[in-house]
Amino acid sequence: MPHDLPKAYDPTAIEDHWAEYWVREKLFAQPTPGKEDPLGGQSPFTILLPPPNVTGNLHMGHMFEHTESDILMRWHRMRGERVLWIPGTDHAGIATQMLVERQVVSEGSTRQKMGREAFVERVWKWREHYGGTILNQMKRLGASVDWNREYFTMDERLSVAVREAFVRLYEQGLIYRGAYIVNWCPRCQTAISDLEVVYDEHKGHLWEIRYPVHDDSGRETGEYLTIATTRPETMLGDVAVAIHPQDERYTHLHGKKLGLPLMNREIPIILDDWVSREFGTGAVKVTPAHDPNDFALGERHHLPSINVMDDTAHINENGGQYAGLDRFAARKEIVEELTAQGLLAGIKDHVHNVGHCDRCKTIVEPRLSTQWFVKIQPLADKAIAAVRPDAQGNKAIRFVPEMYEKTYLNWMENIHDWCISRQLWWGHRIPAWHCPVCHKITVARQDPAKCAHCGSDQITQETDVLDTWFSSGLLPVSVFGWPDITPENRADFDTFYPTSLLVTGFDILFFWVARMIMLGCWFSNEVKMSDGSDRPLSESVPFREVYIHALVRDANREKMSKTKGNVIDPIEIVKQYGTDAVRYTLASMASPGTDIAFNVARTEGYRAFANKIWNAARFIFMNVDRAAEVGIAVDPAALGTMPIMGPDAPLEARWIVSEIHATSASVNHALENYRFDEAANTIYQFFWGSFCDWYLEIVKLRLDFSESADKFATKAELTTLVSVFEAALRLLSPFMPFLTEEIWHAVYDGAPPAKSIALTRFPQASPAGLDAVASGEMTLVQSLIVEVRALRKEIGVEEKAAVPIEVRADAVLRELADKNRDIIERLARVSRVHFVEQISAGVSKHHAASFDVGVVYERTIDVAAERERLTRDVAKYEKGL
RNA sequence: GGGCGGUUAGCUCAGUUGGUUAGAGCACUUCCCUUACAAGGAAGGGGUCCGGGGUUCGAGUCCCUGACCGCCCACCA
Repeated sequence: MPHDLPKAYDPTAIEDHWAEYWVREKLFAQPTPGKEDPLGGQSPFTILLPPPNVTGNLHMGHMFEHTESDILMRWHRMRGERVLWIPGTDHAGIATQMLVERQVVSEGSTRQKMGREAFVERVWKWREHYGGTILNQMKRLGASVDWNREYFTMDERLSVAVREAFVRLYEQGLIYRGAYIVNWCPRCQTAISDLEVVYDEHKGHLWEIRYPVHDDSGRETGEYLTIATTRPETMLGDVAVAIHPQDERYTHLHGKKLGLPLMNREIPIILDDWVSREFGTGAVKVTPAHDPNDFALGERHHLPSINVMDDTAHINENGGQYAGLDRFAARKEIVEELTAQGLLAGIKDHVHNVGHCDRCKTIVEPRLSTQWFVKIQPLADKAIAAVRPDAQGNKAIRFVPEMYEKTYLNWMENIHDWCISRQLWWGHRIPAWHCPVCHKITVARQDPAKCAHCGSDQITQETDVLDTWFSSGLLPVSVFGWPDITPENRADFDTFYPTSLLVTGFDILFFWVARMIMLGCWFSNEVKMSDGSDRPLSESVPFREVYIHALVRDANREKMSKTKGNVIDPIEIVKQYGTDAVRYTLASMASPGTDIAFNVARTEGYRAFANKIWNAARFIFMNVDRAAEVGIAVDPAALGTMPIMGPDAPLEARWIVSEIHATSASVNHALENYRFDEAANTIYQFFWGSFCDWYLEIVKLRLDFSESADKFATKAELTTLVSVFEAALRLLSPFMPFLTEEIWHAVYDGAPPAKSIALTRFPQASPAGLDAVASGEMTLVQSLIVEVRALRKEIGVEEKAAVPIEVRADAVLRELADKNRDIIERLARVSRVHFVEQISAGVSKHHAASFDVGVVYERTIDVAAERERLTRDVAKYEKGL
């Protein structure tokens, strides 16, 4: 028998096979629409996979995200849409450079020794060898992406887009270069953006330092002004001390100067409203080169900036005797020296937030440095308009859950210019050239030979590269060919842009989602519509919806982290329970607004569910084979749609068909609202609770293959059985693609109507399929059976014994019960159903809403056995106390 | 400092626009290896829906308020 399944469900045996099959057969490839487009007219459903870092390994968060996306992709595909899911990897500037640099160091070299070119070459080699890990893991997990369109953010094609975007923004006056305070990571030795700084509460100190007051001729008056600081080492770069103009304590110091201890420099006292009179001593040292607030203060008061640290946060030549010391060593020495000179007024404990590098956790040093910035306001304005409801209440981009809309808008409305330069080697090099002659900058699409301003051929290219998010922010336009949108070459862009949906995590809402909206709206807006008209904002957005998923935590709701050692490797769990069971776990726990506490107990449960389905299949196939032996076969034409029953069909058939219609209606509805949990739970309930527990048990009565049986009726019931099951497989397929693929092929006994269940149609409910009468009747029959079963337990009827029951009911229910007598007898183990006006005296009975039922049973008590059982119970309870 | 989310069974979570007796999975108890499945079947036990007030015929659900937990943004030296 070709569709004979092995006795036990073994996920590993089937999953590898189908994963490989799907990729090999290119089942999910979505080619660029041609002139003769076979899918013309089908609405597109497009998702851009958030590209994982090329250095990455698949973790639970990825698997969760991919599960949700894949369910949606498979569902839309099965609804007959033109679906496209594009995979790729991100070059991940800092992360990748760090990783390869560590390797180089372990080999006794350094990136500096190698030189830029050789090092970058080395990174490319690394990427060739190891860069595919995470995508291979995705393949194994069955993600239905189009592998033909796989990209890497540093591919030639995408690099062209990055360069074009930079040049255009520069030409539009939206990129500038200048010296500002930026967050500097001394370990990565690069600037990082505000977003890449994570703040941690830190128990530190507030050092109070006395600055001597000078008279007009520069001599100490003997008075001191005490300032408070958390970073004493920055005093080396102090250029002033600020006080509040209305601070009466210091009125007499207005216009005076102070001596800067340790540096023999005189600095002014300045007045500024920004100073808080309540904090510290009410006097604040001003170090424009090392603090953003001080920098602003310096600008306002036209003060110089003295940068006292180098790229590694060691004190530089501006730090006098402390030059060469690490910032924290310098802090220690400076505090000691101040103490020795009697200038330390006090040390107070102080809890404050300290910024760390998101990548390497090193304490960030705010530091004056020359960087490239995007003037962000014009882009942000568009990005706000794209999300905020217009006068009609329409939004070009919709957030799900909706609350993120507020978070997004709040951030976008308070945005600062974006520092896009990084002092790294791995990344898109900024297309700007410096001229040593006229000191002007040449920015160009093609590498220039000469300075555009003075013609000098001495120009050198900027060494900085771009923030990784600059290139990933362009992906929605660049993957579809931008900027090369020509009449002959715009089918992808016209068909797939804007994409339909973005599925991603909250953690990259600002990093990536916001940047895509800004850059996507900005650049696509310049691309005319295919009919030549101007592109409205609603067609400029990179995606129409953003679905923000939850975070996956461990079973104790702790964040998974390597240091805690509580990381659950999805690949390991998959090996143990199968991809389908893990996917189902994630889907069923994906409730909006709450993080997922991943618990393998749930996965065990869903492996059991998969096993249940497997065994239902075995049962069905067994009966199909038995039927074949007596010449009964199910017409394959009855499969692949949704069955509809006539009024004369048996109750259980009408009921189960109605159930699957109701289930598919509810699953479709749930998926439309991204309620993966509802969808998964509904299917689970249908399959286990209705189909297996009730329908399969009843159908055993009908599958009579004996000579005397009504072959027509048997065939009808078998057809219902197989067609409902086949529809259930399709319903389940987006959630458990492997198991359903395997069984679906078996249903068709090696001659399936398509290459994959993924290419069939998703079950859709129709009004004709819903049978309220059958539902109501079945509910009554079920409750009668449940009451009898409960009664049997109560009065201690042996499991195997069939007993007579008495039923008191109205005429309608009596007729129903009579008609379905065989069901009641089998499922409740009843030997005879007596309809009575009143349950006989002495018979144990239950009252239900519409009937009374009694079980007729003379209980013979085995005194010895009963005593033993009760003694056991007593002993157990006593032990429990 | 500003904002957001959460608090329902032992655990993890559902609970649509307010409407009968608040649900599921896991765990637990009892019985059953009934020829699809013991990764199973059947029947059970278990809840002051965080506290307090209010609206209502009716509140887990709406309003106010408090507590606790979590997250994000800002970053006064």
